[in-house]
Amino acid sequence: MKVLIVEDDPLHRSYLHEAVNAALPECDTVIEAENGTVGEKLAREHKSAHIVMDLQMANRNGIEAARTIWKERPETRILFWSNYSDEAYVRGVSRIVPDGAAYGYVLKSASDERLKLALRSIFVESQCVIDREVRGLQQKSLGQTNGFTDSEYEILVDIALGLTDRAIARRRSLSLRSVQNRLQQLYDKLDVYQAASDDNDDGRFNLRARAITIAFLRKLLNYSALERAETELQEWLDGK
Amino acid sequence: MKVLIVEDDPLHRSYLHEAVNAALPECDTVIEAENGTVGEKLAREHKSAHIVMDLQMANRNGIEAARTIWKERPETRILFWSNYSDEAYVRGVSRIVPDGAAYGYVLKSASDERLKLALRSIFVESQCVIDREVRGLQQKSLGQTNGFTDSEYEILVDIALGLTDRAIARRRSLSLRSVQNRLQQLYDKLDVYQAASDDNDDGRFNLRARAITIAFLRKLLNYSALERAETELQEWLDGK
DNA sequence: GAACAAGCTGCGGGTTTACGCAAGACGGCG
DNA sequence: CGCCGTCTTGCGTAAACCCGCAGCTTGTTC
Repeated sequence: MKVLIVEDDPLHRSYLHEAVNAALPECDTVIEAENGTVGEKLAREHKSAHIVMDLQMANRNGIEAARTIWKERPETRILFWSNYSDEAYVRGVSRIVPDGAAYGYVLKSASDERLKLALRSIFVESQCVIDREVRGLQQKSLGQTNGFTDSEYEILVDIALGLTDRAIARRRSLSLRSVQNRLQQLYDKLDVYQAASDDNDDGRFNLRARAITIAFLRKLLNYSALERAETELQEWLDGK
Repeated sequence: MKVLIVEDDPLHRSYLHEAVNAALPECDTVIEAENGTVGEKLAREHKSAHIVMDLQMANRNGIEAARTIWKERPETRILFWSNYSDEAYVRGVSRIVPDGAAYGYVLKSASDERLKLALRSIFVESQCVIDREVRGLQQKSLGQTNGFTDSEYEILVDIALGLTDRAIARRRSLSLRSVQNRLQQLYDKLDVYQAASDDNDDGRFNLRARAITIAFLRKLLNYSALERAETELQEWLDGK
C-alpha cells in the first residue's frame, strides 16, 4: 500500500508521516508533497496511492488538487486533514466528491487516536469518516433547515465576486427581477436587516456589502472559496 | 529570563519550546499558552516575560492579545511568528506597536537558524527583526508609493464592513461627497475599473463589492482584519 | 382536476451610488 | 505674498439597487 501526504507545513508533514507508519503497518511507501501542484503530479505517478490532503496550502489549495485528482481517478481515497471546519470548506469538499468515493474529513485538533482510526477506516475499509463537528455543519448546511440552498449560496458567491445584478442575471440565465428576489431571500437568511434597522435608524448598512461581510464572519465564505469562485468567473468570462 | 509562548498548534508549540531552549540558554522558564486569552492572563502574571506570539488563533487572535498586553506593559518584547505575510496582518501589527518597543515578525517558513537568531536579537539585544518579505510589504504599503494611504485603507475597511456612504460620513466626520471621493480614489488604486470596462462591456462589476473582493484576493483584508474592524464598529455603534 | 406552494418575470417608484463640474480651504515654497 | 497641489464640499444626473404588487408557470398533493 502506498500513501501520499500533501501538506504545507513541515512539522505537520512529519507528524502525519509518523501517524501513517503507526496506523498502517501494511503501508510500504510514504510519499510527501509540500503543495497542491506537486501533490497532483505525484498522485498521477503513483496511481495506486491513497492520499492525505491538507486544505489551505499557499501554492495550490487542497480542494483544487483533490478535484483534478478525482477527475482523473475517481476511486482515489482521500483523507482531508484541516485546521478548520468553515462551512466554505465543507461545502467546497462535498461539491467535488465523486459518487460513491470513500473520503474523510478530520480536523487537525483531533486526537492521535482519531486520526489513526480514520486512516484505517478509509484506506483499509473504504469507509467515509467525517469528524463529528464537520458532520454537523454538513447536515445543517446541505439540509435546507436553517441552512442555505444551493441557489442562495450561488448568488452569495456572485455578489461576493462583485458582479452586478445584470451580470448575475446573464451568468445564471435569469431575469433581473429573479436575481433580486434571490438577493432578498439571501438578505433575509443572513439577518442583514436586523442590524440595519434595529432601533436606531442611524447605523445603516449597504445590504449587499453587509451580506458579504456577514458571510465572511460566519465562515460561509473564506479566502479559498473566493479564489476558486474567481477563477471560475474568469473562465466564464473568457468562454464569453 | 522567562519566555511565554502563545500558540494554537501543539506541534508548533513544542517546536518553539525547543527552539527557545536551544537559542536562549539563559532562559530558565518557558511558559505555554494555547490561545490569546490565556496568553494575556499569563503575560499579566509573569510580568517580566518575553513573548513569542502566533497570529491567527481561533480563540483570540495574536493581534488582539498583543494589543492588550502592550497596553498594560508597553516595553514587553514580542516576536510574532506567523504563517502569512498578508498586508492585513502587517498593517494590523504595525498599528499597535508602541513607540520604541522591540518586536519581531518572522514567518513560520523561515529556517531554524533565522528563528533562533531572531529570538536572540529581540530578547537579548532588544533589536527589531522583521523578515525580509514582511519588511518589503511594510515599506511598500506604509510608504505612499503604490501603496494605500491610511485614509484609503480606512474607507476600504468601512465598505468591507457594509456601511453606507452616509454612515461612513457620520463615522469619519466627513461630508457625503468626501466619502465618495475617497471611494473613487480607492477604486482607482485597486484597479476596479480595468476589469469592469475592459473591452467587453459585458462583464460589469458592482464597484463597491468588487473592491472588497479584490482587497481580499490581494490580502489587503483577511478574516482577522474584518473581525477586528467589526468589533470596533460595534463599539462605535454602542457609544452612539 | 382543484388547490396550493414555490419560483420566475414585468412594472413602477423610492433610495443609494458613482462621478463630472466647480467653488472654497489648507499648507508648503520660491 | 502669490502660486500650486491636495483635500473638502455642494449640486446635479444617470445608473444601479431594493422591493411591493401582481400575473404566470411549474410541480405536488389530495
